[in-house]
Amino acid sequence: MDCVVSVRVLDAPFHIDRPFDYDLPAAVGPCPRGTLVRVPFGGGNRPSWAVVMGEGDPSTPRRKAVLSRLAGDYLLDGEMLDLCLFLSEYYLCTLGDAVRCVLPPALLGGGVNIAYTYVASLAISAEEASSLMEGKTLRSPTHRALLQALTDGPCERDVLCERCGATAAQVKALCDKGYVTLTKTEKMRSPYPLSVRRDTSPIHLSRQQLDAYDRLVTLYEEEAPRAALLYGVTGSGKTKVMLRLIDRVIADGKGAILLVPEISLTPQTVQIFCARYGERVAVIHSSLSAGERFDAWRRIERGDVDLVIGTRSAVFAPLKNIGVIIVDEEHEHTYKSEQDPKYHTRQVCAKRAAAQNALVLLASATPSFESYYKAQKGQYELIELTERYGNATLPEVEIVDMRRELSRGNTSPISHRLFEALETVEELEEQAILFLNRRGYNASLQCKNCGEVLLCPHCSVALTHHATPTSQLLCHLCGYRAAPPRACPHCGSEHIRYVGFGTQKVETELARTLPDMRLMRMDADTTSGKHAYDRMLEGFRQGEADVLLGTQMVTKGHDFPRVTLVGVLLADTGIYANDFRASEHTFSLLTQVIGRAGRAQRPGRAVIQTYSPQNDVIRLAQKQDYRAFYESEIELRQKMLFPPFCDMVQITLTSGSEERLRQAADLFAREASERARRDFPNLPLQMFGPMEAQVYKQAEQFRMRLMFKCRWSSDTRALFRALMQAGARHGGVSCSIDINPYHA
DNA sequence: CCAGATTGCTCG
DNA sequence: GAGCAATCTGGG
Repeated sequence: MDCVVSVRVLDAPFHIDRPFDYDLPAAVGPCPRGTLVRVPFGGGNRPSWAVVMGEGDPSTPRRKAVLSRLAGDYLLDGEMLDLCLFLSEYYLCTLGDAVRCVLPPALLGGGVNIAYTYVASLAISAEEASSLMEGKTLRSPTHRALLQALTDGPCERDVLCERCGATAAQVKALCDKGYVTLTKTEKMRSPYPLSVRRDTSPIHLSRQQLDAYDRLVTLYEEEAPRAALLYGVTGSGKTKVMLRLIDRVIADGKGAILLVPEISLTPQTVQIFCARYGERVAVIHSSLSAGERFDAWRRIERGDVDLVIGTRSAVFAPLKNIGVIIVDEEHEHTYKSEQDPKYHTRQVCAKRAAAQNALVLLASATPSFESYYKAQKGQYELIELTERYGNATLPEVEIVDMRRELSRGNTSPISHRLFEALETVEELEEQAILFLNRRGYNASLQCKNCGEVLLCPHCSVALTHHATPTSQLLCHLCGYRAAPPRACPHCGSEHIRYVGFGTQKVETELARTLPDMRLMRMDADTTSGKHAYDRMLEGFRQGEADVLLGTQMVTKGHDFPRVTLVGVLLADTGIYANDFRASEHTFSLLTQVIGRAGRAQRPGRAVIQTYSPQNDVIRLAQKQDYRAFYESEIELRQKMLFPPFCDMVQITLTSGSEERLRQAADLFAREASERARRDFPNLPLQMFGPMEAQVYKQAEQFRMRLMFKCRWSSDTRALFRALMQAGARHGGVSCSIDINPYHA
């Protein structure tokens, strides 16, 4: 008996993302809510994926029929479908974007299938086999060899064929004759070799760590959606507390998800967990192949996994009985998705925890303001670790005024103070890390005569100079390259100079001043290979170099027992950025990098170079005083009305045509204020812009921004939903929305 | 007046 | 987002 189902089509654009009714032929089979189906959609009846939402309305005219159902037994369960509905409602994306985000691309994308291994074993006794081989029934020498090999026991088909010089068809022939059985099992592609030595030794906690653990267990045992913020200084043993907690959760027969900012930044952490939980771990991250990702997902789905470790997308792991979700380094920006749905991982964690009565544990040495504010208000349980491991003290931090260096005639990026400190490191045969903030990292070309900086012809950013492999100018946004010109294209002057200093220049400078120190430079240029990153860090740990020079990459997650000095070459960059979070970012960055110094028995030391030595953020980072920094900054946020005291909504309009873009931006602004006044007169809403985006032009596309301060309530969402639906009707201009963007 | 480009509209 | 029909544009 045919019936009617209501479905949502996954590749429907935003303005027609609504339910559609289809006939469900009995031949397709039962399709409960959450089933993934193929349906004809649009004028051309293009087959599209859709998800069944429930029963449809039989009185709908002009219905088409469902074509088929996703092969296999998979459907989006109630939790996942509700999560998708939440994502599309809250972040204003299509349901299709949300569904595609929670499923591995291979499931709907086709192309990647389940891989199988076939295992042959004898279907007859060894005696029968040997009589067969002696008799005349089996004349093919290959067949005999195969039977012979199998008398030793079952063997994987491909291995067997290899050994006997046979083909799969020949094994199949024996199978058809009834001499051999073939069993089919799913083959899992795993990028992490399970050969890691198992280490399940007991974890010893200090008094303070034990207290933290006990409080977390109490929360966990409530079996209610709870959240805690574990605020612990660098080196206070947050990982050990997590390990104990996960041990406990797994002992209860439940599962855990551990989220990390970026897998390649934390190979040590991943290894510790893999060693402890062996094949019951699944690791998920961006550089998995589609097949590997799919297999990890399948293992979790089938219940073969207790612990999922991964980057933000791992929060969607189809784990059934979650006890705890941990977000390590919760302040990191990688937890905010840049694509639709532009979700924040913390929020998805909260949703999943609510659905499964799990505990969310956020951990950081420099918590985000959003989280610390919630902890202060009592929404999160605040748990602190204030002691460093093995009684190590925080490093002694010195601020160097680079203006004075300049006035004394030192134009080098290394101050006298830092130079002396490096010499001490050299004498004591210790190691140092030099950190160059990202924005100050590039060298660009400027004409001395007219002051013109050389820009990319397709984007509104400066071209940056790279010395290797050949001297060339590169655009970091669109990849444009060009040879450095001899004369200024603007005024024709030949006096062109390089401004800003990059890692390459510092490298040259150091090689000249400290010729006996071995230098390792780490930045986007030197870590392009897949494992180049791990290899370099491991090499540095093994003592292959004395100084590690690099960008943000050097600040994260690693223990280097021999590092006693950290130098921040220029702390100012970023402080004056037009972004309300600039101070917060600078503080946590400085704190993280300073924390790299002196983690073992040797006392650490840090030198911060800056042109604004009186700056409060730098002063508080020097004291490593998160509390004081938080108190002063939160007051400012309240006064100026910024998150966590409001929500920010960012609208970005993009077009290849500047006129259309500006028209659309003005129209959007007008519509926004009109509709707000007419439909929601009591909604607190402030509009800023339209203004040009920070990078106005990128790859020949122009971008305008509108920013709103509001409370992201259901009313506000209704208003913006209407605006987005109207905005989509303007040809040649695309419109995207970001709720609480990271850079605002 | 025609062909090709552009725009608008709908999708069960 | 894709297909299709209506509409526009420019050249003869």
